[in-house]
Amino acid sequence: MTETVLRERRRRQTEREIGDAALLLFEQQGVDGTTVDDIARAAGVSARTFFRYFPSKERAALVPHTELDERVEEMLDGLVADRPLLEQLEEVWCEILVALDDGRSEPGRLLLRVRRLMRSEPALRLAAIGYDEERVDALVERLRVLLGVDDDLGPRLAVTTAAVVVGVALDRWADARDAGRPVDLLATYAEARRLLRESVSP
Amino acid sequence: MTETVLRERRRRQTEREIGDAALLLFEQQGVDGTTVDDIARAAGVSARTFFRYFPSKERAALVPHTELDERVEEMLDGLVADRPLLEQLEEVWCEILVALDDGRSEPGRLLLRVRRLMRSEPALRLAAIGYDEERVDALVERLRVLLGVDDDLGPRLAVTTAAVVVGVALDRWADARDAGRPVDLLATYAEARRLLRESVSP
DNA sequence: GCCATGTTGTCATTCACTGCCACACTGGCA
DNA sequence: TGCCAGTGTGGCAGTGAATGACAACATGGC
Repeated sequence: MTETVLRERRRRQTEREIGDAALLLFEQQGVDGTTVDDIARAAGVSARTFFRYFPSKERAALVPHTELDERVEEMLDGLVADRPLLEQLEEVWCEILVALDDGRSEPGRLLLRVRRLMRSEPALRLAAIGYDEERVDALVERLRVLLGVDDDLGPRLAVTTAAVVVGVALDRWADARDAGRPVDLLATYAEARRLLRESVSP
Repeated sequence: MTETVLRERRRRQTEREIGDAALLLFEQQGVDGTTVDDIARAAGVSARTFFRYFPSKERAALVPHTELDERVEEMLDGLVADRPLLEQLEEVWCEILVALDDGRSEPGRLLLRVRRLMRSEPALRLAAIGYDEERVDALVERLRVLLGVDDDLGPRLAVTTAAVVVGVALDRWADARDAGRPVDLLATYAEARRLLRESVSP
């Protein structure tokens, strides 16, 4: 039993090493210019092992991205049925974004590198969207049960809308950094939420 | 000059034939169970030619989907700066959805088949999202210019939000059909818009 | 008939991804 | 101590997506 914990830790370690190697190589040579063999070699594993950790080379660089989603899922237990869903989801995201400390914390730095890369690498962006897409259904289902409704249209709209707003804010955050006029992540997210309200009920 | 028109027509014809073949084969054998060679053979062209028409096998089945986006882009000229963007985009989409006639018109039937397939084929869904993603930037830029603003945060939120709401409605439409209790597409879209308003300003 | 242009097929190549098998490690148990 | 599961890893072969290069072909204009 302590054994499985040890195994898990080892696995996480290897995952991190492969992920780091992938991110670095993508930054240096681009996604298309990097083969799975390159990544595997840099991480000290075989290509075969690489695919035991990640289903595609793009996914390897998305570890910082997937960790955000995992944190969202953990925090979902705190949600209640008698308050607007979107509002609560936004609070969850706020809390997560705060932990990034505008790119100064380690997770923040890593996420910034990934989002920056996503700007110029459509394959990476698509892989990220694909990952999110996979999670949405499970998320929506949980919220549907929480609300005790048959129809998941409401939860689905809340989840996807929340995701869109966060995504837009993160994009702008990375964009502004690259353009040399950095903006604050939380302020950008607040601005995006304000604009959403304004768009929907002008 | 009449020549280029002829060529264009021929090209469209081939595109349609490949697209039809792809859609049919995907329905019959699944996306993973269908190779590019299968599609090309069914359409009477070589695999090399296939890739001169579509960048991936998934894209071939998305012709009905891409035609919607093209129609959106055509109708963008009608937009004005002094009315809420999201509202105008929703009107554009309404007009397009009307033309589908709840799946009774030819484009409607085709789109229904694609959306149905997208439910069970993640690769297809991802390809569709990827296509949309490619168009968003150009769309956002046009709207930014139209509004005469520097910042594209507003237009981007409007475009992506509008897309999310349409996407959710189309999903539910195809879902309900498959489940044997069909719903009206326009009514579903209206319901989705209502729920968005409710979510955002409860 | 001839040329310019665009279209197509064939071939070769790279590379992502998967299944299969053998080998190594580790921790329990006689 | 030696056997024996369970698990992780690498090597290997195979499939199939995607691309570049080149030659053959069709077609409309001269």
